[in-house]
Amino acid sequence: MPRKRATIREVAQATGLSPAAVSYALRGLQVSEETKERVRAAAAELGYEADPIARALASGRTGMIGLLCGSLEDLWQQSLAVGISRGLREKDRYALILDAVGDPARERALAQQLRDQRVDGMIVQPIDPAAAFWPELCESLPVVAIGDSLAGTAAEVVFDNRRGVTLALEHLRDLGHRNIAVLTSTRSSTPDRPADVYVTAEADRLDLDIEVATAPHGLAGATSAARDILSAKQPSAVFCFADSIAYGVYAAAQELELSIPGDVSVMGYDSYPMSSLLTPGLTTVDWDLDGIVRAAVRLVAAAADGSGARRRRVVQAPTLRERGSVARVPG
Amino acid sequence: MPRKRATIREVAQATGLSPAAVSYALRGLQVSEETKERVRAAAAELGYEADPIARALASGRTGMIGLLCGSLEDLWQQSLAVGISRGLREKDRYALILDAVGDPARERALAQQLRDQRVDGMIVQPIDPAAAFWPELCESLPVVAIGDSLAGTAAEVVFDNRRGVTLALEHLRDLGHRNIAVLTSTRSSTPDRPADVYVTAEADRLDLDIEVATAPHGLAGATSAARDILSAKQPSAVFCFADSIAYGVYAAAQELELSIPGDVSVMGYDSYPMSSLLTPGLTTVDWDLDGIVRAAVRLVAAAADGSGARRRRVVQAPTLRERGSVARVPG
DNA sequence: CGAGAGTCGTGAACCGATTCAGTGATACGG
DNA sequence: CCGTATCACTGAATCGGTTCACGACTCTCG
Repeated sequence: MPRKRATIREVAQATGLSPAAVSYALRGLQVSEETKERVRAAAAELGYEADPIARALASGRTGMIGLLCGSLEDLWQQSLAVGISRGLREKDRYALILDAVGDPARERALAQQLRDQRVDGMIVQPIDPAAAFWPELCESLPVVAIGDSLAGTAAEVVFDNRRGVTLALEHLRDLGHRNIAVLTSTRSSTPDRPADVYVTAEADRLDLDIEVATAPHGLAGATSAARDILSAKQPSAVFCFADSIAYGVYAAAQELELSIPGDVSVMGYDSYPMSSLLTPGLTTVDWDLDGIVRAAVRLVAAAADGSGARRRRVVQAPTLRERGSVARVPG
Repeated sequence: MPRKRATIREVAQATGLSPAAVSYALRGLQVSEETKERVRAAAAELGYEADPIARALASGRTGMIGLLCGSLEDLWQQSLAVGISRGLREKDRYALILDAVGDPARERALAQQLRDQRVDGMIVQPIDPAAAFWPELCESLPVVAIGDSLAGTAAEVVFDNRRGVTLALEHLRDLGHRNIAVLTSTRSSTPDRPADVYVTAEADRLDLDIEVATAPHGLAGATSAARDILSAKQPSAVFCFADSIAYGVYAAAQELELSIPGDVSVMGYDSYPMSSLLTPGLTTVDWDLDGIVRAAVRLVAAAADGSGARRRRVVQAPTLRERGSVARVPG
């Protein structure tokens, strides 16, 4: 028999107090120390635990934070989701994870649904940061955006991509690379990552000779783009604007019997969990996942608790993760 | 201004009906077609949507399913979680994903918390399927176990590992391999996967010459174990009891300048999402992730809705996913 | 024609907390 | 010694639905 849970009234009965007093006592408000203690004892005795549903209805807060991901196909986003979920759990909150599977319309619908579910706040990796519904949504509950700035008034955790590009290119230059191929993904048209702009500007500054190409989506696409580049231009290094593209370069190199990093160096971007598993490990520009998680959790929790400024912006700095796919140019 | 949501009473007012009638109408119960239509119209007009919290309090069901994962470090479990989350969403339910990070004590605590959160049911990948709290938990709400049978009365989705091993070994034999090294993980002591037993039995039946070794946890461990085996015994194939172990074999092969599958064939187990990205792609024993997701979702939804037998068992059959790391023995 | 069955709807209790206004009682300042 | 804070606590309303018991009304059938 699923033994019924104790209610607050039973605890009140047991202590001879009113339900209101019990409610206050358990949350440490306006009651004498002695009474608090008595209530705690009785609650423990009866195994009483406030029903989150009833509490939510009465107080208006659910303790849940919505996590709206752009696409959980992406292993990086998966890691992030897992991390955030844990981080929230440590703050005694639950994450409600939703996946827009890359569809802006779905993103909109899910955002609505999260609001309807009465989450106390949400963390978003927006697909379409410029969408018209964001401002209104941000108005009605605390929102933290990761990666891109939202149209509305949201707190945000953004990446210093400018610095990331600099890091990668300087590293290549320092090792003697002058002739570098750059592979961007077709999808990198997000406003905050105008890859081409940063890259060409930085290349100019560093006096590098670069060639930018776009890789179609997916491994096959990346591989064929890489094949073209490697056989045609023979760059001494390839800078891939996503680790997933670098995987294609690995495949192409294998086909062409080029050794990494002997014949060609490969630099990735956005450390994917599997990049360390390749041979050789992929040297890449890494973001402090843990730091992002902490920042996002902190921002959303603060906003949901009503404390803290609702408008905040945290910029994440990249680090270079050297692993072995980039070597000094011979000679 | 966060415009207040419409309540059921307002809809009642607008239609001249009682709140009760509206409630029934919107759920398609005991009311005339005509009234239903009228209510629907009014609801749409006012943008009314029943508040899930209030509904949960009154009806006792939250629409949420708890998903308790053993460890979300594991990419396979991540994929599963993502899939289940989506599957539930399609059934108009939300997944509350929790991660026990490999700790049985935490698993216990989180299971409790999920129950307290009033989920309508839960899906579990148990770390400790024999733990004492399961029976009671299964008694108090519908539970679906994935991978291992629970101590309590739960529905379950289990894997036919016997068949998986057979598939792998027969494939190797068919391609002429006789001399096979088997690498199991230290952690494979789960009751439902007594790897060694199946493997040796099958090897006997197929008249294969196998050598079983254990790989320490992590890539480094797998790599060194693989190095030992490859250099010492020179097997024509290595059967790894987890794709992650196979990654170690790839690394070791590279070091030893052995080509896969030219010099040695590699067979994995449990298709990991990244295994198709390696070069060559890892041939492995694959479980129909989508099928598992569907089965789990179906079972838990049925149980939570009260329909369907609460006790059910679905056995998943493996398939061989040929990709390129296994070739015919030369000669 | 009247009893029994079936349809539509209503009123009110209820789910289990939170929260606000208010009530005694004690303490304090003048 | 009175007026006023302050403290500890209570009663009742409230959140926004669901559900039970029952009433009114229309059919149907013997």
